[in-house]
Amino acid sequence: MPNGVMKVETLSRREREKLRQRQEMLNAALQLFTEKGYHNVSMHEIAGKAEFAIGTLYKFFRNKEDLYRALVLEQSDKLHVALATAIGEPEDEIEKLNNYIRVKGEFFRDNYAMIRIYFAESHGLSFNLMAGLDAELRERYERFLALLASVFEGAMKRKRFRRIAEPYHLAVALDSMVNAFLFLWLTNPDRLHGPEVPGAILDIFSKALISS
Amino acid sequence: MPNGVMKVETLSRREREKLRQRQEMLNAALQLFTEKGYHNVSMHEIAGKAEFAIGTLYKFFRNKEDLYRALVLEQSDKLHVALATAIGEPEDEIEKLNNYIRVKGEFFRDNYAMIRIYFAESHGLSFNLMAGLDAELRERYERFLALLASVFEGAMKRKRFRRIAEPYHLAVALDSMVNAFLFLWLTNPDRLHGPEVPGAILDIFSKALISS
Amino acid sequence: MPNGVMKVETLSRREREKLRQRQEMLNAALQLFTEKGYHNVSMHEIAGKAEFAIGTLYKFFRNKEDLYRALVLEQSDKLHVALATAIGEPEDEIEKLNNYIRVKGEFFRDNYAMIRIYFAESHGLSFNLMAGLDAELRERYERFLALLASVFEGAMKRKRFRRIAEPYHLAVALDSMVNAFLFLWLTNPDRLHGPEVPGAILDIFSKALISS
Amino acid sequence: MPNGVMKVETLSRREREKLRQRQEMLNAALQLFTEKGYHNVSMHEIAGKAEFAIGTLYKFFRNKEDLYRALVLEQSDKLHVALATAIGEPEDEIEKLNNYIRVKGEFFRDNYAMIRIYFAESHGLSFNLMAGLDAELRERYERFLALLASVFEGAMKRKRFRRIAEPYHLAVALDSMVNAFLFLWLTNPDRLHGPEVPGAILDIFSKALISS
DNA sequence: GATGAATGAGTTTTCATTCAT
DNA sequence: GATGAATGAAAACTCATTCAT
Repeated sequence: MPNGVMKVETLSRREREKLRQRQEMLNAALQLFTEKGYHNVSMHEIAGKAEFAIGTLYKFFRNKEDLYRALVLEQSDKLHVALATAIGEPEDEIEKLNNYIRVKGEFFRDNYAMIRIYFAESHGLSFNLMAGLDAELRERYERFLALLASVFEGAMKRKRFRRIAEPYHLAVALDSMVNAFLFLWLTNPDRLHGPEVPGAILDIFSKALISS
Repeated sequence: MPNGVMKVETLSRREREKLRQRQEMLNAALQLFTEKGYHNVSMHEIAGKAEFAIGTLYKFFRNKEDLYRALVLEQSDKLHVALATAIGEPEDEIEKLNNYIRVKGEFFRDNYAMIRIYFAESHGLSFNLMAGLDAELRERYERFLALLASVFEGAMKRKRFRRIAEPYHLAVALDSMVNAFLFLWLTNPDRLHGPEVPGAILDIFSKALISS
Repeated sequence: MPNGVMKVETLSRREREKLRQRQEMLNAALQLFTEKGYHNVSMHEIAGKAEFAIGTLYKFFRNKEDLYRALVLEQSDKLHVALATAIGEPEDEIEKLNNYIRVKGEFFRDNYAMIRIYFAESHGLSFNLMAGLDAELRERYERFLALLASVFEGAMKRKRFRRIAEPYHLAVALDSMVNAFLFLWLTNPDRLHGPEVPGAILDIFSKALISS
Repeated sequence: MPNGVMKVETLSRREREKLRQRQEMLNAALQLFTEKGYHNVSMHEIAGKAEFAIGTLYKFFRNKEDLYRALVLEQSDKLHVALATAIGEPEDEIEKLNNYIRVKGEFFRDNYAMIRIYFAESHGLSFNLMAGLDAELRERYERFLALLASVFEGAMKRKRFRRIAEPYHLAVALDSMVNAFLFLWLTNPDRLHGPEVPGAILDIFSKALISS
């Protein structure tokens, strides 16, 4: 069962309280990690910001690494659930892609802090901050790429798209472009306005995929 | 004087020796940083691996940050010089792009360790490991993007390419795709063979840019 | 709140315990500093001698400098409070001077270790061990000299003493002599017995100040 | 033979050159020690300021301690030779004392830098910066005190001074007062003008020693 | 004989983690 | 069950001293 996805009503008051505390700790940690980086944040600092004693923090997370893992994995799950939904809902493939870009953009906008951590980790850019974390994230990411590839595959089968490349490669290409454009938008808003992102990307892809 | 660009013959034996030592230190550091991450590598460890005393390491680099900076900036310069040459030489635009992808691929293959550090830093994924480093790298990267954009611009002016998007946006799109494919190739060689990379990418781009 | 001036009964057991620990650390530090000198004593050594972990030492004193400052300032305050009382209580001026010499002597005897540090610092002999420390001590010292000078001033106004020199200069002269004699007594007890000190000094001063 | 006191003409060119180099090193060291304190000056810094290689510095002084010793002892010798001469020349005792105060004042004025080091060391205020140094200096100092005491002794024998205290104690008293006044003059020139020093001190002493 | 590159022991300080209260 | 005082391993960095050139 994905972390933290559980019917809330079944939890006792005690358990709900615990979950809330855990969330507060994770929020404090997220904020500090994004501001200052994993190694420049101390457990004391996190406990202080979350307004718990250091011992209490250690009751919830075995050690600093454990806390970090939980943080990254939960956010990653949130993103991938959102993306899967975004892709699943519409009928038309172009509409699926459009939806996926929009939802990813919203997530980036709302979780910019987290996003940077996620990328550093999932794309192997993090100096192996945590052994194995990349692998777990990479796996989640690959599942998503497969889903995206299946969209291309479907559209090709139905002759909606030309088979100009492997579906998986197209998925890689599209996702990397979306990331690049979203980063561009978030870091250089004057270079690229948010609403332009889907159009700019889809222009390129549809010009290539749909014979005129 | 540009970093490391100097006629080797003009150096005294002493100077050449120094340069060699410096290189050994940087190599040891690079290997350790990539294996374990900046914060998980101690100066003692680097000195040990390079087989120098800790004091000697500090003769060459004022502090750990200085060492890291040197590492990243030198590699970044090497890459960008190579890319600029690759783009500059051919006449035909498709050939320029082809050349750029090939050279970048070679650099990735030969410097995989470094590449990961470079990306983390230049794409703002590094939690501000070093104040200002990202800015310096970002600037170098932007200069390169402008060069790449000028290739699209030129080809559009000459009607070789359709104006399906801003040249700068196309540069961003292309570069992000190249990175994604190269990472795919290096991390999942079974998913994508090296020689296929240029073709796969150029297929998409030329289908989109050149009206059939 | 003045340093260390607080009704002891108002402190909780916890607080009293803390104060005791702090004292133990300061005592260990004082002993080591006097034996080996500030720069020849490491924080580890102090922690070891006080039988605390190094981390605990740093809980009480932000850094080595902070520890040293506390040491010197606390003792200086103790001395000056004692001297001010000694001078304030008697009516007769000769009695005031007598009292001051006696009290200072007792303090020297009981805190010989500290005294040497105090002198080095307050008389500018410390090579600026700590920026500003001398200034702070010098200021306390000047306040004391002014008090001592006022004794001479008063006695002169009442014609008890001849005005053979500026009151402030007499204060300087007297205090330096007292220090010299006390050091002589403490380092060469065979040259000068403790009980002789006040007499020896007051002989000189009264012969000069009181016309026969 | 006291350090460095030797007929210069008897030295070969080589030897004279060496002595000059040695002096340059000591001068550089003196300046740095006084500015920053023994422990805050590195041997490299001294070598650098004196414009010699570090190895050359070590040819002249076995180690840092040795260099420091040489520095302090030479200066101490210079002072004591000057004082002995000042006391020896005049016939009259008051004139001797006057001369001694004047010469000591000139030395303080010209060597303020050194003076502070000398005091810290010779008065045991230096945290035993160097084991044994204080003893050596103390011995020189005691020789001087004996000389000064003999002046009082002589004058008492000749009934020029009243025997109000032990001659040795008077020597201690006078010297401590001279030091105090000279420090006052050098650190607070507005509190006490240089030329006033001898008068202020002798006023007190002659009032006490010479019956009116 | 002079040089200065190389050495590594030693210093201050931080912070993850434990455990008695 | 929560707390936070105490711990001590480990890190970055300095500098007196040596010795090959």
